[in-house]
Amino acid sequence: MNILIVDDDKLVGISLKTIIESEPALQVADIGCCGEDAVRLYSEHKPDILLMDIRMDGMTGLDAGEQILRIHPEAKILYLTTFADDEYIVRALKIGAKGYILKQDFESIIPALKAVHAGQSVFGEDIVAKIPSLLSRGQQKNLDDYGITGKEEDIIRGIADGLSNREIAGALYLSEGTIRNSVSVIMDKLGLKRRTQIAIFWYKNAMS
Amino acid sequence: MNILIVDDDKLVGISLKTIIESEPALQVADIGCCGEDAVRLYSEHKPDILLMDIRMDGMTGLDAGEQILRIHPEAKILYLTTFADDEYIVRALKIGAKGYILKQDFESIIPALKAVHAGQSVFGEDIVAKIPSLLSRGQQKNLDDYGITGKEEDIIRGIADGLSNREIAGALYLSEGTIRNSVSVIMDKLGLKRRTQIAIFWYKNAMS
DNA sequence: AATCAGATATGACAAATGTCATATCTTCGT
DNA sequence: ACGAAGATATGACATTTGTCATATCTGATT
Repeated sequence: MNILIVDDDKLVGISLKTIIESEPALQVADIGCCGEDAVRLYSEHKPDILLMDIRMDGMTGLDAGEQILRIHPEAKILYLTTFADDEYIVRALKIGAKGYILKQDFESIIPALKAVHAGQSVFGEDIVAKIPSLLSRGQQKNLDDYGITGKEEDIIRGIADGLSNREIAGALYLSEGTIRNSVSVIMDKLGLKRRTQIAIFWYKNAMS
Repeated sequence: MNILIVDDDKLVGISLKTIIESEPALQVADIGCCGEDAVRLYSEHKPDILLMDIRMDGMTGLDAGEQILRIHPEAKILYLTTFADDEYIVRALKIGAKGYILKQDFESIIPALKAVHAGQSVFGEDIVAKIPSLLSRGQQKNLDDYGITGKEEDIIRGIADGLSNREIAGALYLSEGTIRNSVSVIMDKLGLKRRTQIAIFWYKNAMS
């Protein structure tokens, strides 16, 4: 299995090479040290996996990754980072990275490479721990449990889209008064006092 | 490294054992076939990793996992499943599972086990692909970019908590009129028309 | 046919929200 | 000390939102 390493810090690059090549099945194709290197060397070597730092001067690992994945959508990119950073994680996931691990966890680099090669995605503990809190906005509750009807759910969606009663009425071909009444009923059923709380309820609990 | 296998289908359990024990470093401590088995056998063997099916008659793998993690928070649970299912993924992430892979990918089971043992979390491709869309309710935007002041952010939080202007005023020791004015300014800065949209903006974009 | 439940609508009202001009007061820089 | 800038407040007003009693219409039940 061929690995391409890209890291700002050449010493880190060499250390990684040593670690990786301690495993006979793995070879390091090349070592780059900036985003531009990553793009160029990836096309040149077509490695099985690109092991790349996120933070680099000039083109960041994410920008380089995005560019590489545009050209080679099958590329397997595993990001290395010195600390867990939410913003990066989300962007890394979005561009389609295969993983995100901390450099400190050097003993987990080889298993991570193998898992990625086998088609899995790998993430360090700290990183995964952050995802649920972003996802979970509370247990997914079912509006039906509160006796919310279909029409009422439409209205809730309207409120959660930030519409006024008049706008919701227009969208659903009902009168504004009907919406007003219905909003009262909805708040009653959900135990809320203000329309804003309906939107909040939606984003925290339902939102399907 | 000791593995505990739990799967509804005994044949699958035995096949997994065969695959796993083809690797000398790995041994299977035991094989269970239901959620109750999982809980009991986990306490009995304290395996390094619990490899468990999600769908099982009676207690599901998720319920069992939740219970095990309550008693043994350090437990490493790797879920096996026959298909990728959003609901399960989210719940699995929430309870703190270390991974979620498809049974079909049997050649990736061993690397996955090793990566989990090394402290990483492992997810099959299909699964990871779904996370960004769940996460990405818009890029995390910075309120400062809109010229929102600290006090204004407090008010935004109040609105996002569903408070009325009067309640926010009370909480911040300001007059209700001041809050009203401030809300106008906030909507102006964020390009919004209604307070509900402020709450929505908060939940979609900021919420730190 | 008589009745009932539902969805929709209206009007009257109360309360909350949003807009705007303007006023105080403090603080900061010169 | 002077004036500018910022934060807070007020009052007047328009609009939106929420509450409630009541009305109308439809379709289903008996």
